[in-house]
Amino acid sequence: MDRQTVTIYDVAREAGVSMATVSRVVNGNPNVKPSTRKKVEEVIKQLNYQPNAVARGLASKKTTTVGVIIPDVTNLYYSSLARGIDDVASIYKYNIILTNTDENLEKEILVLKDLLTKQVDGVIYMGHHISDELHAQLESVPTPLVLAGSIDQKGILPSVNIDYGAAMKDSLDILFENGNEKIGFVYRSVDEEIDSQVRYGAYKEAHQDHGLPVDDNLVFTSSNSYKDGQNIYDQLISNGATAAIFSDDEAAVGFLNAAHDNGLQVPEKFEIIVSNNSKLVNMTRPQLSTVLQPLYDIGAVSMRLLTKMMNNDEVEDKEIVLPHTIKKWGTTK
Amino acid sequence: MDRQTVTIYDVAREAGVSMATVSRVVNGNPNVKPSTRKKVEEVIKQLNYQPNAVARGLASKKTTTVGVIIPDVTNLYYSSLARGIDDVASIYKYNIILTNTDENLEKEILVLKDLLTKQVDGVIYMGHHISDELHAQLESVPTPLVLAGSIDQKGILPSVNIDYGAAMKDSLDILFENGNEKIGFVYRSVDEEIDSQVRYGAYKEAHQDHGLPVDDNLVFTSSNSYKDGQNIYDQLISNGATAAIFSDDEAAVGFLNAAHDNGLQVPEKFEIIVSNNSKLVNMTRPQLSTVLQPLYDIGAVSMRLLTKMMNNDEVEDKEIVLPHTIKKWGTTK
DNA sequence: CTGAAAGCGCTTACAG
DNA sequence: CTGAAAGCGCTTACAG
Repeated sequence: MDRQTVTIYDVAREAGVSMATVSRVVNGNPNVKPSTRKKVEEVIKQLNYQPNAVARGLASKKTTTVGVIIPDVTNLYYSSLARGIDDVASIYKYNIILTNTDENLEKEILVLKDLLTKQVDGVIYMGHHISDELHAQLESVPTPLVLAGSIDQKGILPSVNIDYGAAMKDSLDILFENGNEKIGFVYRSVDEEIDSQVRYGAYKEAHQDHGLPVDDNLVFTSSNSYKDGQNIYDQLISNGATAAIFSDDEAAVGFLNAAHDNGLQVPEKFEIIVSNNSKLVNMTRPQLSTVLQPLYDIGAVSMRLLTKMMNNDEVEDKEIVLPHTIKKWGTTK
Repeated sequence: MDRQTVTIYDVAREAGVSMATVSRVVNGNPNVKPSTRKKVEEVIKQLNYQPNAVARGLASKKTTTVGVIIPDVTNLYYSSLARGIDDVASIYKYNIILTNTDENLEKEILVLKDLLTKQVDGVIYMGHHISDELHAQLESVPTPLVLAGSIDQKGILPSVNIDYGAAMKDSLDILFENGNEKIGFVYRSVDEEIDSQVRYGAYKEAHQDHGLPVDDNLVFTSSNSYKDGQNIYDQLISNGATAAIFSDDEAAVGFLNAAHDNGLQVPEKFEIIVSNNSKLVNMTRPQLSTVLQPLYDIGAVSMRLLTKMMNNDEVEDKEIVLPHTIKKWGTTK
């Protein structure tokens, strides 16, 4: 049960040098005579010495660990980001402490405190509702912090996203071009700024630009599950929609299946574009036309940004916008 | 940038007690006079003192952090386990360091070493191929370790699973009862012991029990993606199968959609049962009949087991088998 | 290029 | 119930 049998002290003694010297070779400090470096390295190998990261953390004030706050790992959108984050973290020798919050404010605040207590070198936050209280907490974090796939309406916190508004307009352009005039917009929650502010804002603007009225009977504000997608089917259809944009893939799948059950042909009689390309979009029949969000990259770039900040490197732009495209699969004409 | 302004020393001075006493109240040690406890607590609040977990870790040799090795967070099966793990960890005040390995042996070994270096109090391993080399590494881990949703053929390592063999037999029983005699078995990889040993073994046994021959033309050994599921469609059908059991949900969805594209009616002409109930099973039309695996619970129970082991509690059974059922959705008669 | 010493912020016997 | 002191295993100036 002795977790840490051999310490730096053992290596020093065995190699006939001081702990400082051992520390230097372990940390790749160049100021070590090649022959003594060699000797120390041999002893390290021989004793199978593994530096204790906790002791290093205490002494150096760097833990090479970053905290990652995620609503739910089980959500494909977020787990795709998380994968990008972990892969880049791994490249830069960081580990990730991942914690699920379900976007519950109390939990988020608790987790944040907890992570700081553990002396993480940085934190990545994911979540689509940043209340003023949460924003204040996020701002007061003493370590570098970046938002991944999450926007800061106040434009203060570093973040990595796509241009959700532009993506909305691109999607609408396709649907308008195909002759649709009554286009639904089905989003997750009024609490999610990306939906209720950015996308909905772009939705309205695009309608104005095309000289079309905005019909709020076609806008659904709390559909974030398969079941919700099924449930809104009747209303969307009876209100005359001939197309719809979904923020949530699962809701879109629910709607699509409801359409199938009701014998409504997609895309012939109804077109659909979803906003988050998760794996799901390719698993339906027809496959869902989608905004191609570089989810993995958003996570990866977020972590890369964070490493720069942790390293005190100059960072020109702290509000990174990655490119998107629209992929017309089978639910658009 | 001062991450740790106020220390236990500041609190001690301010409260007019020793560091030891502050430590006692922070750790809930009962041997503190109520009045001095109160005083210390006031100062803690006033100074907003947050104990440094790294220093605690070094001094106490407990980091309240566990390592979680996962093939891919993006995989619904594993992320469901991970969610259960994190929730229970959170209850017991542990954090989770999550690392993706893609089941790559080198990465797994590296990660394991890395986690131990960080002095995790325990580790949870997920992965479906435990080679002898990996097994040796896993066994030599000095902290408690449990396998979640992963089996140890050698029966040495603590683990939490369902009885995959029994689930296979239950699934086959349904298909046999419905009159099928040529039933395919589509699994992920020969490297995955759950598939190639346990499920395939049960598959053969069940056939023998029913006096039916095993036709290896109906067994596919490397289908773990949507595309794979589509690709095997022709062979499975031309070899006369009238039903199939899939280990991988995505592959099953691929097959199902291929069937749809080819006008083959499911379940009328072809029945399907999948082995892992991820969210996906409810998102297809028809919905996939499935073995109901308590994925969240497997993760949760694994973490609970681990807490007991880390706490040196008596653990009666270290090979936990959780119950499963079969849910007949729409792909069985 | 190398070592002695202090210090990181706690916990843990030990003594009283 | 409380404190003094040692120690956890490193890193970091500092001095040479």
